Amino acid sequence: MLDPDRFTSEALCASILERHRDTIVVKKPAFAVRKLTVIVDTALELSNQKGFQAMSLRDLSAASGVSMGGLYAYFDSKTTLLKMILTEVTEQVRSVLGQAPEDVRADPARHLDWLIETHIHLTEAMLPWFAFAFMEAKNFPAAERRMATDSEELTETIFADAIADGIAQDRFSADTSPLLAALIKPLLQDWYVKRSKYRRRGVDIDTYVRTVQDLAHRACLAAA
Amino acid sequence: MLDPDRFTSEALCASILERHRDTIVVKKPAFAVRKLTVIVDTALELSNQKGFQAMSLRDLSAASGVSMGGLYAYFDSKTTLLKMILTEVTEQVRSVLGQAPEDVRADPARHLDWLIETHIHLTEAMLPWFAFAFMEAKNFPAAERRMATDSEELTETIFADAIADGIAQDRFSADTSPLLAALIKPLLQDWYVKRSKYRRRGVDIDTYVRTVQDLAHRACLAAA
DNA sequence: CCAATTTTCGAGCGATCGCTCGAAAAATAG
DNA sequence: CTATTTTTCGAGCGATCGCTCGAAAATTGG
Repeated sequence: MLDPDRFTSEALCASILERHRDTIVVKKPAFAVRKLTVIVDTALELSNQKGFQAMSLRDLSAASGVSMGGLYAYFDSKTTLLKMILTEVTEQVRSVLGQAPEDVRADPARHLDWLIETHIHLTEAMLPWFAFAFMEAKNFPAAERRMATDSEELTETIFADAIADGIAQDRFSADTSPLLAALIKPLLQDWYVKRSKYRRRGVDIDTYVRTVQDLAHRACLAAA
Repeated sequence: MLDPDRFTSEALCASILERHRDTIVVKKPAFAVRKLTVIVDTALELSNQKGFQAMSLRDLSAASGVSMGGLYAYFDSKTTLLKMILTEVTEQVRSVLGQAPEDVRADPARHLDWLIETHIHLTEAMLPWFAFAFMEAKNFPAAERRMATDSEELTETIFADAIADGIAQDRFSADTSPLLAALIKPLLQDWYVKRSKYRRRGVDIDTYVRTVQDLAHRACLAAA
């Protein structure tokens, strides 16, 4: 379904390193990727425990084994670290959800199913990243917050287009609620926001995917 | 539908005052309610702008017109202020959602509709409170955090019971997804979490209520 | 092997945080 | 009006925050 190697911490941090090559002062990629991975992994772990603001850089330094000065070889401010992680998440969403195969895209019902399944599996593969982005998006400075809401609207637009396509092809009911695309979003988010609840109840990912797909399909049927 | 007078800041703060009478040092209720209302209203406004942690007590003091020392006549720590607001929200949810009229409760479909409609209207009446609770629940101390998750599970249980009742009465399909109650929750939350988005798009509350009700009903139908 | 470069380090700086407390101001009682 | 209680005040305390910077350690090139 999704290539696991593409979503390891190392792979994602390599992408971050490339994007922020100008602000990261460590020259050698071998050093940089390894250490950045430790920093980001630790930052995600601590932030998901008690929040990004409550995580001091001394906490991060102690837990990651990287000195205070060492941290600042990879970002010039705590906000930049926040931006690095958020940008990586939004870029992965944009990249992955836009890659629907041609034959899937041709069938609106399959396309909708594919979007739901892919989105949930993506958030599963990058669980700490998405949990972080969701929890901390509200506390972003204005500039970063706009980036986050734009990303959310893009995702919703992808779903809305697929639904509109189905209506145009007479595969979905013409009076399908225009709110449907907006309402699918929180259903997808619940999988990673309340991950521990679903784990505790023994709900597996395939069951969750099929349930959301079923809900979406029923919403596209003609009114009873 | 819901009595507006019951959810004014004054009424809610009077409830808070009663619950925390032992930690609030101001004796006269007339003084206390008026000033507590100013403090809480301001705290909600500032917190919903930039987060509870980012709101310093000096910010709160300046914006509310209450001095630093004056604030501590109403709470003994910043965490207590957090707890006051969150407790009030969860208590209102518990109180309101349990008050379904007998005739409504007798009909599973009507009961489900009533729960959805009432929950959304409650969050609308207490919008800043719910937005705050949603954003800041993660900052709960461990003991009160359990109370918050218990409250969430109680809400879900109320929905699950109504659905189970409908299945038992053969009004809902026997193979209705057991995840339905869990999935209705994020749909209700989206109304106040993304309130500005729906306001911008001109989605009114009645349309939103009917859309969620329709989604829920379709999910309870027999499989296609 | 040494010299040059790169990476790592952590004590210390100024700012701001939650919070306190003795005094001033206001309200109340006699 | 005076005496007493109640409420309000804000400068100041210790702690902790994000962040810096000169030196030590590690790596690399010749």
